[in-house]
Amino acid sequence: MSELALDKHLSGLDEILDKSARLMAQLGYHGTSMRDLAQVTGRSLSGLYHYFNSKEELLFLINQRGFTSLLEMSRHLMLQDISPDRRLSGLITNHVTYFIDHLNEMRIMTSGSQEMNDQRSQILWQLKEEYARLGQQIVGTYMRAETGIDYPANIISRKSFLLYGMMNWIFGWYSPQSHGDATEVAADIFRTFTHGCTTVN
Amino acid sequence: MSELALDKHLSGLDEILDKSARLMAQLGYHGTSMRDLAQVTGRSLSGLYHYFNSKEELLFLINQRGFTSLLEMSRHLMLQDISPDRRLSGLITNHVTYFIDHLNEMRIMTSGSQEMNDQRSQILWQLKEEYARLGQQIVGTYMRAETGIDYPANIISRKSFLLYGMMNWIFGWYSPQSHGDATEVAADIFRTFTHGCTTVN
DNA sequence: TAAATTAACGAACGGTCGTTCGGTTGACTA
DNA sequence: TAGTCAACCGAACGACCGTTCGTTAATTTA
Repeated sequence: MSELALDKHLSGLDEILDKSARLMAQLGYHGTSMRDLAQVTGRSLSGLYHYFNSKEELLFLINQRGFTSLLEMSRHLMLQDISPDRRLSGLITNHVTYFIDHLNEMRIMTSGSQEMNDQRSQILWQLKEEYARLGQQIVGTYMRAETGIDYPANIISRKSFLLYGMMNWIFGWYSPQSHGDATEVAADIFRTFTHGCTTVN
Repeated sequence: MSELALDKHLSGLDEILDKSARLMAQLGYHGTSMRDLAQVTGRSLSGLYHYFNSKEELLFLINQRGFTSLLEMSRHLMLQDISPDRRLSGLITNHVTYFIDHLNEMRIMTSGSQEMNDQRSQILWQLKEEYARLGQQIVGTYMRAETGIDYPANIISRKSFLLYGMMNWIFGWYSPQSHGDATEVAADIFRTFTHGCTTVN
């Protein structure tokens, strides 16, 4: 009866999105059939269509839920009155922690939105765009604070993508046994991004 | 009649692998049908099966060809008698240049090998493993040369994955107009990885 | 208690999937 | 000149795809 639990005792749409994301992360969107999803969610094939109108909409909902969560964390971070380097550190910690806690959804979210109709992919594009914009703002402010230089937008943009690359590649290699928890990974990414790989500890 | 040309005048299997990779990079493996591949390669559906025995084998061949090329570049790099930082710089330049010149194949290669049978995925796993091993060796040697410290394997491993993350995320954002050519991107990744984001020029 | 809404189901639809089969070219070889 | 073989094709196979339909319990609302 608890509202939050460590083990997922979700119900309804949230449970379906979670279990669908887990399977789609393994098999891919096209590789996962509605019959597969019916099985892992413990429902009938036709029963799934009570929660969404099409398989494509299910994919959209998974993406929308994830990007909205990420964006809210960044918006909250921008409201805090902290130094540029603590803001950058917060961005990285937020992103990496969310990433490791939601590896399945993130694998889907980072694989593009080619399969969606124009309206839906535009909504996702706006979410991603604002999330990226906030990230570039944080990176640019940090670089300006460290060096006193106002770098052109394309330089800041490229640096930001390198940072997102380090973070988004996590699903390709991360294992908690050998690489530590989210906090440790986030700290390593922060150190590497700000001062290079030889600043280990 | 030239053996190498800027425009692709390939024939046979190489041409099929190239055009298939291009389409699969857009639509995904499961999202691309054999009929789609027949159309873009200018062949009949059944005619494709002259070159491979199954759609899965086609995916394997695309992956094998790419990873073998990457691995050969790294092996060649290890034979050269150069300093650790020039070796690291060479690794990054090789990888980034190959990545940008083969964006389609790389998109497929970085999306895993879940759809392949055990034997094939094991062959690819060995190729990836050796490529990653050489990368970690180069990174570890560089860090040791810079700091005089022998870092534990899991630290080096994690740092290497951050580097590969910066490089492999390229397909998510790269556009030659605003981000420069492969050489410029490689130089930025090298600077960022070795000395941090504030070392821009 | 009656009505309305939610959540679920089995069965079936037309279409597309990967693959196979039997055959036909045309260039090279013995 | 007969034989071989790589290259290629149209047609069809059974399986699976996403989706829809009509229906039925269970729960909530009036």
